[in-house]
Amino acid sequence: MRWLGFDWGENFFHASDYFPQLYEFALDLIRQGKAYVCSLSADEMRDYRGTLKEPGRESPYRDRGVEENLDLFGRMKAGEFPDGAHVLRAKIDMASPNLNMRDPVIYRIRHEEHHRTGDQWVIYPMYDYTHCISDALERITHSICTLEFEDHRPLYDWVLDQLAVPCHPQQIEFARLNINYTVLSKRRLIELVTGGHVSGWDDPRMPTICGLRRRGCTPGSIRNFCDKVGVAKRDSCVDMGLLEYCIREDLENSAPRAMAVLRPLKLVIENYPEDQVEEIEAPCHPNDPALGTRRIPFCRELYIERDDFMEDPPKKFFRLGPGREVRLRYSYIVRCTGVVRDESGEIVELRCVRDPDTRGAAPADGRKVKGIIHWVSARHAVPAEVRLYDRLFLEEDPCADKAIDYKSHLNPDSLEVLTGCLAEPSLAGAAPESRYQFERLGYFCADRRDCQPSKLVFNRTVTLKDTWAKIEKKD
RNA sequence: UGGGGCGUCGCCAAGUGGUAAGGCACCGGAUUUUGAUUCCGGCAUUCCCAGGUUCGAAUCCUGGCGCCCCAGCCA
Repeated sequence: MRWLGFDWGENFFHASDYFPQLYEFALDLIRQGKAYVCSLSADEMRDYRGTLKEPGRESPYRDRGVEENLDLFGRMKAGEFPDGAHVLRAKIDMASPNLNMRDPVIYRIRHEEHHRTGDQWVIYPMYDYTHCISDALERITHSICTLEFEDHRPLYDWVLDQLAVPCHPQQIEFARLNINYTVLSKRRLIELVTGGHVSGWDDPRMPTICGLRRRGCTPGSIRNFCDKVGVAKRDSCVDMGLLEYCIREDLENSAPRAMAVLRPLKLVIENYPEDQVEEIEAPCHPNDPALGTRRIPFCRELYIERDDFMEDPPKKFFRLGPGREVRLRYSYIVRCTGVVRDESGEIVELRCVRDPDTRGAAPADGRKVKGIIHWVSARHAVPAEVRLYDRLFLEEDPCADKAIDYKSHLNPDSLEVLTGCLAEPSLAGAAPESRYQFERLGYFCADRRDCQPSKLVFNRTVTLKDTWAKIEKKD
């Protein structure tokens, strides 16, 4: 949460901070005759609770006297009873149409170690009882929660109305955030983790804060996303595209540019001297000089993206093809003069010639070269592993059909690991969590766990908007 | 009528009696050494439906319809 940009200062509290007061308030409820120890088993209690349409029945223990209740509750606290033997219940109304008001349990016995209070307690208060009192003790004015607690509000208010608390906060419920092509409930996320469907809570495909962080999202992009989504009371599902837009929006301005080739194809410039190397100074950002420049070595043998060459390109494709011209970003215009194939016929190398007068300049004869592609120097590039992430689920709403396990909609291709990638040498010392735009490809983040100087590992946070892919799909 | 909520563009979402904001997506077009960015322009005569009240209704009333939540000693 701090990483996200929030800080409570001295106001970071836990419900367990209030265990002593909560106990005292329970005693108070008992003395007022508004709480009693019930010794029904869980099954019996369910039976007594009634149904959605029929009222419940009162527990046979409902009329225990104050002294007996005090004694029993004290002994519950002292650890005299096993788990489940007794509970403390609020005495409200077993006929209430709101099931939460049918004498809800407020304390139960749990002989379990607590992560903050250790073995100090063997009875623990229930959420409905704890939350409202905690809010009041903290002088909360508005207690925001999700829609499923609307039915609990009468209980929230009831508890506070019975007790001498410093104030009565107002609970207001709002819809939870849903995003398509993923799941956000804790229960499902934990299932993905324990079931080994992802590598952990911070797997870059997880919609958790630590997952988004490792993926490369900035705190600002997440905050901006939340602002754009808004808060309302109706069940909704936000398009993942909006999150992606927010990430791009932030990174567009802040991420330095670099060139990296994910699927390398060798390109040899026949009319470029074997031993020559040019250091090209390139801006780290096209529109913001403040990000500075870096030097990129250029020589006779380069690698370009396999996708940037097509042997038989369609009319609208303006990258490289036999006889075609293309601009090497920040550098020369080259023309493809031939291809070299291996025994199986696969193209393993392109032969090109450069136009020597076009480095950083338009062709003197005024001809237009629309295609611009990225590249790295074969001699200077540094190897890298790049992890390509895609949506976690194939279905927009993986949980739509209750009869089908949402996990069966998991996208088998949500992670693609590319090991033979090549990056420009300025990336050699990339620090973990540093973010870049690999030009024409997308935004990438050095993995905070696995990226090391000796082994670069980048996560693709999000691709660039790809108009070409859209055109291609249409045709 | 068991109770509690919600229905405004493909997705979010303002609007709470004065004549439908905004964002994403989408579709044009301009600029561009990233098919990126940026920039201009388009995109709900209509607010779940049907009646009613009103000079005037997404907003008020009545009746429907649809969707979500609740029977943990979970949160």
